[in-house]
Amino acid sequence: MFALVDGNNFYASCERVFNPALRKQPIVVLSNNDGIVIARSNEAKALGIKMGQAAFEIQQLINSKKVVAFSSNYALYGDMSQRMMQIFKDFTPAMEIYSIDEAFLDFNGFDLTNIRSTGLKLRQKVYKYIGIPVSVGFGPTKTLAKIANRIAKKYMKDGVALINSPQKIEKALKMTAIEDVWGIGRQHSHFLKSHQVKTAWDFAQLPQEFIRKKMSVTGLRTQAELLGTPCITMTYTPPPKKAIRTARSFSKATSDYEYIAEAIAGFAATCGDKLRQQKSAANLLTVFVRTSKFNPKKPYYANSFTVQIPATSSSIILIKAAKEALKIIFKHHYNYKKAGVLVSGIVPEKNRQLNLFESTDYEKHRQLMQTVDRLNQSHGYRLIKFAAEGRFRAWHLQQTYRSKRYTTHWDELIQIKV
DNA sequence: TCTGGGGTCCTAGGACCC
DNA sequence: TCTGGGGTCCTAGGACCC
Repeated sequence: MFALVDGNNFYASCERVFNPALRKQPIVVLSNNDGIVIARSNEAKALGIKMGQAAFEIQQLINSKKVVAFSSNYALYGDMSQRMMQIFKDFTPAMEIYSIDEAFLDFNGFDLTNIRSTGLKLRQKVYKYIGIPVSVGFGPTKTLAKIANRIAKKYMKDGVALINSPQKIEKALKMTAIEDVWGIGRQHSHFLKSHQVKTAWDFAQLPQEFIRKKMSVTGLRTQAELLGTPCITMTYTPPPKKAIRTARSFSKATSDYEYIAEAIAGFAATCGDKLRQQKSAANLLTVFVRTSKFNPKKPYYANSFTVQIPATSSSIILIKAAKEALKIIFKHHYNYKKAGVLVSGIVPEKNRQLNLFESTDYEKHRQLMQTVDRLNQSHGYRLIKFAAEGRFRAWHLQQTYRSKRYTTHWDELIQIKV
C-alpha cells in the first residue's frame, strides 16, 4: 500500500501560513519575473484564473485587490517543504520526495486495518506543526495512490481517500477522467478521447497491443498500475542528475552583449554549484539564447551551441566555456528575452576521465571551489561571486509582490504586534 | 507592453563494429 | 531475379512530470 501526500495549493498555502488574514481570499503565486500564474488558491480557481495564465491578463483583478498576488518566494517554499517532509517521515521511513509539495509513502509491511486513520493523523499533524493543509491518497500502486489523492482533494471532506479493493479500484477509475491519470498527458488524452476512451476505466480495458503501439511501454505500465499491479517502484534516494540547467527570462528583452554575457556567466556558475553539490563533473556545456516567442512583429531568433570540456565542476572553467559558446551564437540587433546554460555528460567526480592534454590544474580548482562553497555556505549564498558575473547582477529578477523569507533570513522574521 | 523553470524516459534512425 | 546476420552507441524528437 502506497500513499501520495501533497500540500493543497502548496505555494498559496505557504503564503497563508504567514498571512492568515488571507485565509478566505483568492490568492495567486506568480512565476519568476511575475510572468505567469503558477499556483492558485481555491478561491482564485473559482474566479476562472488558469494555471499558466499570463499575469498581465489578470492585472485588473490584482490592481483592484480582488485577487492577492505574490511573486514566487522559493526560499520560503523550499524551507516549508523540508519541514513538511520531515513530518511525513514520522509515519514511515520509506519515503520518496517526488516534488517540492508531494511525497510517496510506502506502507508495505504495515498493519493496514487502520490505515485510513493513519492518513487522518498525518494530515492533522502537518496542519498543526506546519500550517499547510494536505491531502492523502492510499492505493496499491503509485498511480492509484495518485488517483486516490485526487479523489481525496475533490470529494472527501476529511482529505483522505483509500483504494483497497477491486470494487474500489473500479469505482475510482470510473470517476477519473483520462486526462487526470498520472502519466497520460495532453497529446495522449486528446488521442484517446477521439477513440472514445474517456475515463481511466475505459483506458484500463483497452487491448495491450493497442496501447503498446500508440504509447509504448510507458502506456502499458500505466495500464497495469491502474489495475493494481505495481510497475513503478519507489526511489528512496534521488539519483544524481544527468543534466543540469540554469536559465532565466529577462524582465526586459535586451540586445546588450555584456548584459547577456554576465547573465550567462552567472548561470554557468550556478550549474557549477549544482554539479559540486551532487559531487559530479560535466563533459558538455550548452549555451542557448532566444528572443521572445510571443511577438509576431519582431524577428525570432533562437540558437544554442555545445562545447566539450574536460570533465569538471569548476565554475571558472564552466564560465570560460560558456562565454566562448555565447560568442558563437550571439547576433547583434536581436532583442533577447531568455538565455541559459545546460551542463550534461555528467559523471561522478571521482570517476572523471583525465585528459592527456589538460592544462589546468584540476586539484587547484577543486580546492578553490571548495573554499568558495564553504564561505558562501557560512556567510550567505553568493557572497563570493566571479567577476564575470558582474558586480551587481544587472539582470536581476522582477519580483514586485514577494513576501518575506520568514523562515530562512534573520532580518525577515515574522513580527507580531502584542 | 506584458507569457517560468527544471527535469526524465522512450523510440527510431543513423553510424558504426565484426 | 536473388546482395547476411547480429550487435552497440549516439542523437533528436516526442512524450511526460512537477
